[in-house]
Formats: sequence, structure tokens, C-alpha cells
Amino acid sequence: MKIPDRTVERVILYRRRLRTLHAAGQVRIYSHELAGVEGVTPAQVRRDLMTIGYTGSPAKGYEVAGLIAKIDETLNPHQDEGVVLVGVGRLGKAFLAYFAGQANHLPVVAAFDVDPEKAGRLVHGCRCHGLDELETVLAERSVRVAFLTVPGDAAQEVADRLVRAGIRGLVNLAPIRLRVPPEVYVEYLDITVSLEKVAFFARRDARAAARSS
Amino acid sequence: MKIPDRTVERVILYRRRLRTLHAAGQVRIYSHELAGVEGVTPAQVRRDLMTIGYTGSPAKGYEVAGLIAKIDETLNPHQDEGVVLVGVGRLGKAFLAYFAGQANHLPVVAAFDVDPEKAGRLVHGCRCHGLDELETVLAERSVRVAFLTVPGDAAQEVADRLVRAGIRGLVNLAPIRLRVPPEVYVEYLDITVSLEKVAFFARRDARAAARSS
DNA sequence: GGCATACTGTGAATGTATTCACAGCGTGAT
DNA sequence: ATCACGCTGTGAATACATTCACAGTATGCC
Ligand SMILES: NC(=O)c1ccc[n+]([C@@H]2O[C@H](COP(=O)([O-])OP(=O)(O)OC[C@H]3O[C@@H](n4cnc5c(N)ncnc54)[C@H](O)[C@@H]3O)[C@@H](O)[C@H]2O)c1
Ligand SMILES: NC(=O)c1ccc[n+]([C@@H]2O[C@H](COP(=O)([O-])OP(=O)(O)OC[C@H]3O[C@@H](n4cnc5c(N)ncnc54)[C@H](O)[C@@H]3O)[C@@H](O)[C@H]2O)c1
Repeated sequence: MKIPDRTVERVILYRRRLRTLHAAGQVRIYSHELAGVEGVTPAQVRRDLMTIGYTGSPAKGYEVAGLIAKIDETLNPHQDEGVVLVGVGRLGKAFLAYFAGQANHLPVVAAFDVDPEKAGRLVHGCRCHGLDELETVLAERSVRVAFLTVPGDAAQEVADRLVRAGIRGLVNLAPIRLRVPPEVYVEYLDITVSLEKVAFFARRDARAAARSS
Repeated sequence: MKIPDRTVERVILYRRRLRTLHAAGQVRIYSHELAGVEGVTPAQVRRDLMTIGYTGSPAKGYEVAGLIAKIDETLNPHQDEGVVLVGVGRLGKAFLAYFAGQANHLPVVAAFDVDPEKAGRLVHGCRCHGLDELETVLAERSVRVAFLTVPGDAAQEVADRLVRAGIRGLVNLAPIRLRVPPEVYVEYLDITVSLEKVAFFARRDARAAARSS
């Protein structure tokens, strides 16, 4: 079953909202309620849930707990898997701090940096290694996903090495497009591009716009 | 002339690459060269340039300098405009540091935080104000775009206030969807969602994937 | 000068995403 | 029991984005 990129993104948003509602004691939800919160149409919500194969009932809507379970099962069929972060600079440290404070099912299990100053230290509870240990740690922890927060001119080189070490997914914060083999998925978070885009659309009469990232 | 979201994004990437090439002395470029670097097809590049109304010549390709000028003119028809940042936390500080080191045509002209500790201080060369000065500063500098790096539970409230103060575009880093009037454009940079998406696609056989953000 | 080349510009085709619109149904009201 | 309601699930329609494919053409070469 193939789930399109856009749908995956929205389903992740639904899940986040559903968890909050579940914690607040809500048992059922209608497509238009979820839609309202996430800024999409009810039809889209129904189509998305159909895509992941979850079925509600016309009179009662969707069961919050059941839907969360279905999403978990669809998106995270395996055990919690660790991710790593390469480039413990300002941005990298902010990320480590942020993820340290979260009970995530995708914990950051290790960080890496060329700077020998940083090797061996704990940064917000996350062990920072020298680059020489990269292959070993990745293999030990069987990590498949990495954050890339190194300077732009080191990014390709580091990405190559990560891919060789078995990484299959990258969240790239460096302002360059990476060349990777087709089986590696890259998500680009390009802050400068986002800013320029917003500056452009802020000028014209933008549609409310949703789109995540 | 309406330029689609996706095209704007790619054009911004082309411009970044073109600036590097121009600095390196390259005078002309073919669609397939630009495409190769940015991970899109040559046909797409040509279509994008057609959309912004730039014309090359079959034998010589596109003129690097002319194309940059055309993109600038299309995307940034006005003078350099300042942007502001609200929420001088870990992420906000990283951004301020980053943009301070760049000669950007979208300079961060002011920052804001509720924390009285931060008010009045200079953070990486950027003046940090208390929230009470928000309306005044925005009006003075006629700022239309803002970064939102406050905690999730403050984001909606701050966004409302920014919109009331005249903001027309937001780059939102907080993990919630904002309710804003339709004339306000919001770009979501949701790091957790990106991570989860990558974790999902890293598992299946991902297509090389481009997509920015 | 004439010709072969390799590109661009673009209509048309294809592919993908979203929305419409409605049949069908379980529920709660009566 | 029966009915009316308001929801879901989904085929079909639409809208949007990408790619194909090729005519047209400026250039450099001989
Ligand atoms: N900070 C921001 O707000 C911001 C905004 C937009 C983009 N970015 C991008 O994010 C990336 C990181 O930004 P930053 O501000 O944290 O930079 P930074 O300079 O603070 O940190 C970069 C870190 O990477 C390390 N590093 C350098 N080369 C490395 C290598 N080959 N292997 C491993 N580690 C290496 C450095 O030692 C440093 O600790 C950059 O590509 C930057 O362009 C940052
Ligand atoms: N740090 C990360 O790597 C990371 C990753 C993903 C998402 N985020 C999101 O980015 C946002 C900022 O993250 P952070 O790590 O910088 O948090 P932080 O707690 O370090 O910083 C938040 C800042 O916002 C200020 N603030 C709080 N309420 C405010 C208000 N009403 N008006 C103005 N300022 C206010 C606080 O004083 C603080 O300085 C959060 O929404 C967080 O969820 C951060």
C-alpha cells in the first residue's frame, strides 16, 4: 500500500492533535472537527483516513484511540528507532535540547561533530562523539535516520559518509541540495528559502495556505 | 501573473545556485545544468523560467546575470524589507546568529520576547524588545514578515497580535497550525513532523525525492 | 554562405492531489 | 418500530503539477 508524501504529513498532524484530545478525554471525533483544527477540508481528512485504511462510523465518527493506534501501526510498524544528529553547532544544540525534553518515539541516541572540543561531552543529555566513531555507533544502534546540521560546505561529504554507513533517511538543515542514492529519502528544511517564500507571498494576496514541512 | 508555490520555491533555489556560479565567473547556463544541481528535470527548469517570464536563447542557454536580475525583480520587487523574530529562545537565538552572519536582503531588524531578562539586550547584534514595543517597532519599520519561535502554547496568541499589528507573512516554528486570516501567508517548519516523515519513508524504498520547505 | 547541432519554448499528454456530491447507514428521537 | 438526520466512504470530476516531444532557431563549423 503506497501512501503519498502529503498524506503522510497530514496524518502525522492528525495524530498529534488526536493525542492531545485523547489525553483530554475525547473519545470520538468527526472529520470536520479534525479538519477545522488542521486547516484542511473534511473530505481530505476522510480521504486520508481511507488511504491508511481506517474506518469510522457515520453516526459516531472516528474513535480517537483506535485511530491513533491505526496511525501508529501504519507509520511506525517497528520498535522505537533511534536517530542521530551530525553537527553540534547552534542549531544542533537547540535540537538536542528540544528533543531531550520530549518523550519521543524517535529518540536522538547520539550526536557527532568534527570539533574535538565537543567529542566525549554530553550535550543536553546526549553523548557527542567524534566523527571517527560514526560508523561504529550507527551499526551498534542500527540507526537509519539522521539530522544534518553541519555547515553547507561539509553537508555533501557528511551525507555521503552517513549513507555509506547505512543511513536511509536524512533531515537536512544545510542550505544545499544533496546528491544521494534513490533509496535514501531526504527532507529539506531550508529556513532561508522559507523566509524568502513567505516574503514573496506576504506581498500578494495569499490564500490562507496550509502546507507543512 | 500568478506564480505557484512550488515554482517560487524552486526559483529561489535556482537563484541561490546562480549567485554562486555568477561569483565564480560563469556567464551562461543551460536548463539541464541548473536541473542537475537542484535535483529537478530540465523541462521543469524551462517551465519555471517560462512562468517568471525569462527567455534564454537556444544556442547559448540562459544568461546567469540576467536571470538573477529577473528573479530578483520577480520575487523582490520592492526595496529590502526587514523581518522580525518573536521568541528569543534556543531556536530564536540560533536564527539570530545565523542571519547576523549573512548579507541578506531580508535582514532581521528586531527581536521580541516576553522574558524581561532579554528586553533591551543585543542578541547577536539584533536588538531584543519587550512585547509591549511590538506594535511600535513593526509600524516604524513597516515590517510585514515575522519568524515565530515561541513555545507552542503561546504561538496562536502571538500570531494574532502580529497579524493585528500588520504582519502579512509568518514563518512558524512552533508545532501547531495557526488560525490566521486568509490574506496572511504562513509557512510551517515543523521539525518533529519532518523527522517522523523521514523515519516513515526511510523504511520503504523511497524515491530520491526532492521537495524543499 | 550553408548546414548540422543542441538547445529553448511550449502545446499536449500524463500523472497526482484535492474536492464534489451523493448513496448508504447507524443512531437517537419520537 | 419507524423515521429523519448527519455522518462516512467513495466514484467521478476537477484542479494542479510535471513531463513529453517536437517545431523553431541561433550558433559555430566547414
Ligand atoms: N543556525 C540557524 O539558524 C540556521 C539557519 C538556517 C540554516 N542553517 C544551517 O544549519 C547548519 C548548521 O548551522 P549552525 O548555525 O548550527 O552552524 P554552526 O557553525 O553553529 O554549527 C556547525 C557545527 O558543525 C560542525 N561541523 C563542521 N564540519 C563538520 C563535519 N564535517 N562533520 C561534523 N560536524 C561538522 C561544527 O564543528 C559545528 O559544531 C548550517 O548548514 C547552516 O547553514 C542554520
Ligand atoms: N529548539 C528546537 O530545536 C525546536 C525544535 C522543534 C520545534 N521547536 C519549537 O520552536 C519553538 C521555540 O523553541 P525553543 O527551543 O527555542 O524554546 P525556548 O523555550 O528555548 O524559547 C522560547 C522563547 O519564547 C519566549 N516566549 C514565551 N512566550 C512568549 C510570548 N508570549 N511572547 C514572546 N516570547 C515568548 C520565551 O521567553 C523563550 O525565550 C517552540 O514552539 C518549539 O516547540 C523548537
